[in-house]
Amino acid sequence: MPRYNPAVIEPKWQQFWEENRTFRAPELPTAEKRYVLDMFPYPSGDGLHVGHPEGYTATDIICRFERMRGKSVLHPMGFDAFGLPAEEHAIKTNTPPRVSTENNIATFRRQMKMLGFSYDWDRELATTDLEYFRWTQWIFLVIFDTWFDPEQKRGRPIAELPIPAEVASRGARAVQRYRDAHRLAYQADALVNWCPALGTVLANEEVQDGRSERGGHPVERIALRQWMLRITAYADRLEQDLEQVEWPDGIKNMQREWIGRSTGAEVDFYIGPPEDYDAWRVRRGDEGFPGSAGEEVLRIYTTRADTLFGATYMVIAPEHPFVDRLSTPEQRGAVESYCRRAAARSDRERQESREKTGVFTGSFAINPVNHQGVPIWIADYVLISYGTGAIMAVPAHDTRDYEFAEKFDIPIRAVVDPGPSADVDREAVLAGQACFPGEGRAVNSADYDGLPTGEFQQRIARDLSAQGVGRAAVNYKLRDWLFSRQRFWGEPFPILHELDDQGQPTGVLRAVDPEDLPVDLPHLDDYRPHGKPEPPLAKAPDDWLYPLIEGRRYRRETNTMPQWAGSCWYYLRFLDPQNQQNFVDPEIEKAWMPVDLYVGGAEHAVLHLLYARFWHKVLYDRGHVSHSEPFRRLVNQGMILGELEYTGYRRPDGAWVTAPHVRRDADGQWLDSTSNETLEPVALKAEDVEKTGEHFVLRDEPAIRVDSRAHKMSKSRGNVVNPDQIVQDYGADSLRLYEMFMGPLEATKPWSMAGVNGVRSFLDRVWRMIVDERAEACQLNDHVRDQEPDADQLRMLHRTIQAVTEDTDRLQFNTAIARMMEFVNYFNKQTVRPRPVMESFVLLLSPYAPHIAEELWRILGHDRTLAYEPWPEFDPERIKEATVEIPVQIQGRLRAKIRVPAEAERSQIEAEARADERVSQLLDGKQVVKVIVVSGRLINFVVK
RNA sequence: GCGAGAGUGGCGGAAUGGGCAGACGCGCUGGAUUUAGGAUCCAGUGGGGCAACCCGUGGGGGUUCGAGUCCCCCCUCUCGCACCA
Repeated sequence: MPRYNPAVIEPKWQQFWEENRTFRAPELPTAEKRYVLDMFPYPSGDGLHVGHPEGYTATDIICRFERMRGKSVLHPMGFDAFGLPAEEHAIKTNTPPRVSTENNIATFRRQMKMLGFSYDWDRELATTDLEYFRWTQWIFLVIFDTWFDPEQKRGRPIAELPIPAEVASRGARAVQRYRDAHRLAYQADALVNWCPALGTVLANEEVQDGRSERGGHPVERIALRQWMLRITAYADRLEQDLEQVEWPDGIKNMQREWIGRSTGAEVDFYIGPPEDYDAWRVRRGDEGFPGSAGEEVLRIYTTRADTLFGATYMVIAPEHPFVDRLSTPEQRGAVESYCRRAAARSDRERQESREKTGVFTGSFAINPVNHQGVPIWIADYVLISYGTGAIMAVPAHDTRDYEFAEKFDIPIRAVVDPGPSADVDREAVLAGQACFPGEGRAVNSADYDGLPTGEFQQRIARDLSAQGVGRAAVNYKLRDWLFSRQRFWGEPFPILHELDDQGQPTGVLRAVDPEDLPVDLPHLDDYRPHGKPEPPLAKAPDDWLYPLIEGRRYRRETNTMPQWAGSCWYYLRFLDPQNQQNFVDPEIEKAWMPVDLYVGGAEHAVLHLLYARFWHKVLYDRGHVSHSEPFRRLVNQGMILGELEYTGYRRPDGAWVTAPHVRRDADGQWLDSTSNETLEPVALKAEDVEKTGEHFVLRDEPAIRVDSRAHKMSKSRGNVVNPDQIVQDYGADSLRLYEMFMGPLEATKPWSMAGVNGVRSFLDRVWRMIVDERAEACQLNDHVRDQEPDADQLRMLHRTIQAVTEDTDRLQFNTAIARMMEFVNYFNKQTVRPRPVMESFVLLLSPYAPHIAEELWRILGHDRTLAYEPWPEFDPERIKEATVEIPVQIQGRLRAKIRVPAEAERSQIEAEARADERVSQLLDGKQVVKVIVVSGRLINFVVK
């Protein structure tokens, strides 16, 4: 079988690597270390998608490349195996999720091994392994045991939390409650995203447009007691430390925006009895601005304290605690019905109608800068969860307030002069007939008139602070992380709730002793959620649910952790996966961390990457890890789309509708935008369409434009490519090579079966370049000789080594492959192919197509794996050419080409160029004004 | 609406400290070989023109001896965010 047959050689080498533990990483690095990590997959029932091997191949190439360059490489793989789909499957089939999960993992593992990735499989883990989530629970207890010290800006043991004397005097219970309120893991009654269809609450990040990210089910907001992680305490550090990491700017920006730090001021508007206002001002002047707002003020947050003089009304969120107090008897009915409606309105509905709604409370507050009364409204465009849940509204300079004021006929008072500018109607703004949210100079603002926005803000912050009615403040869009789920298939919380003699919770929490970890999941007879926000673990047998410790009865926490928990620290466990004493050995951690290259999809830009960084910082503060950031360099692989498709649209009567007249309604139906008829999309063949100008049209009906685009792979569209099929038809090396050859790693790119076939024929040519495919046994091609290469051949080799080395180093795999193709095109024409040149080439190819490379290496006479052979070096001297061809331009237009010595002087190049027949003809009769020579690159004559 | 990224042959893409646009691959055309081929090899392949030459990197302007690359305006697509005061 002398023809290239991946079906035989690929399994053979996979077995070789496995049996010889070829890619086992040492416990501690033995040379310069490289920790190269893939985002581990969720093992879905569908098996590997062609999107997975894209990132995996990229990291595998880097690992194989770096091993050959003498580095100590750590390259592990595992499975993020808790999660909703397995549980949904369990509910449907009433089988334990562990069973289907393990089946799925087996499929994923088989598929990954089939692709020849050089993982150290001895380090494999799954987040669902008892020995793994034991330490997930342990880390939760670390978080539970930590409070954030705002002075030192770091997490510290709860035992070090200063207890105010007043609290201590109220006894042990009070102290405990005080501590519980300061832990990084705490329980709170929160308005949460409850998803009835999934039977669980979801984190803010898991909700998009009012629907669950998974499944697209509606989400409601309800109040529930939940576990929260105080990620907001780390908001500043999470934002600032982004500067330390080498991540794509887009991802860093997304994290920054998600954290959403804003600076501004908190200001108190007086709402007490008007006759006491003056006394209140005096008192505030003496005592200063209190940490928590009292009953007599409405505290607001603003980033535009410079517009205080333009506040013509105030708004509180419908959930604001003052709603009741501020509603006057005449308004009460209207307020109550408004708040009821607002509560019933789902986020989804709020998204759909951005129409401003609201109701007047009947009450007024007093503006501290001008002592004027300001009406207080209730409106759902103000969110209870941001700032103080109350705002001062400045319609002249805030578009939302402007819309509201227009609708409810509230005065609009301009206080910022935009100045002369082409794109602002200054007169309209100053007349209160247009909204200007930008910066300018103050007007109608008493003593502050004329100040530019920035200066005004500084001055007024100082003044408000001096009067005790305001202070500078920082706010974040980031909310604390809702950390509990009403699901079975997740890590149980290692927390016990103390019960009294009647079996009622006392409110006292007890952490499970670390020696008693892990808390395993109990056996359940069925996994079905019951549509109530109560976790299935509540159905666990009593001996699990009600442990007795030191004579006291407890009830276990029955919520489970969200899927993200396990992925927050897996990169640490990979370093020391068997450790029984510790989640990771400190010496090992210090030696391998941080991750040098982390590759995965951009969909984890905020979720996983923010959560993992947060956990890592807590572990860092508590002295368990040595770096403050886990992932030094991050690269996002782009999405792989299905094959390019041409789509035409047809009316029910069969007539075509041109693409620009086709639109899609909210339900995804295709409609004719002129007649509103429903249209049927029709897949067209390439030969039925042609390109005219910018667009594709029907060949038979050129007036009809058709869509030409690649779509996301999806089961419903039927354009999913299965890696198993590709490996069977073309081989794993072809799949790897194709995925890398498609285009830049980070780009979104469409799949093409013809392209796979193309790289397969490249590998066929590689094979024939070295192997005699007509011989019966595996033997070298006659052209491969033990002979010295000539200068041309050496130049080709060294140019290829240089290009492949540099491109690989820069993750530009597509161009590296192109250079190897050029090499093969060249040597397949050579009747003498010196063996050392062929050997160097095989080494260059090996990170990309390791199976065929190992096989060729063996045929070339080596009996060891090439995985640790030194990477070929290039010699710049061998690349130099004696003469170079350079273009001759006249007026910047190419007119001729000349061949000159590589080191030629300007004058010589000019002389050669003028001597060229064609050039001399063209220059004849013209005056040469200037001659530009870029040595070794070109010459350009400027003529008159 | 805001933010980010991207628009180059029939298709995927090369080339940006300004310097021969279209490397490499697919597809297509012609030829060779073959009983046959979705195999292999050779040649060609941006558009127009017989040719010299002209036109070409989403559109329009500009800087420059020279622009895919730099500057200004506009269009389209993709992704993210979306009442965060």
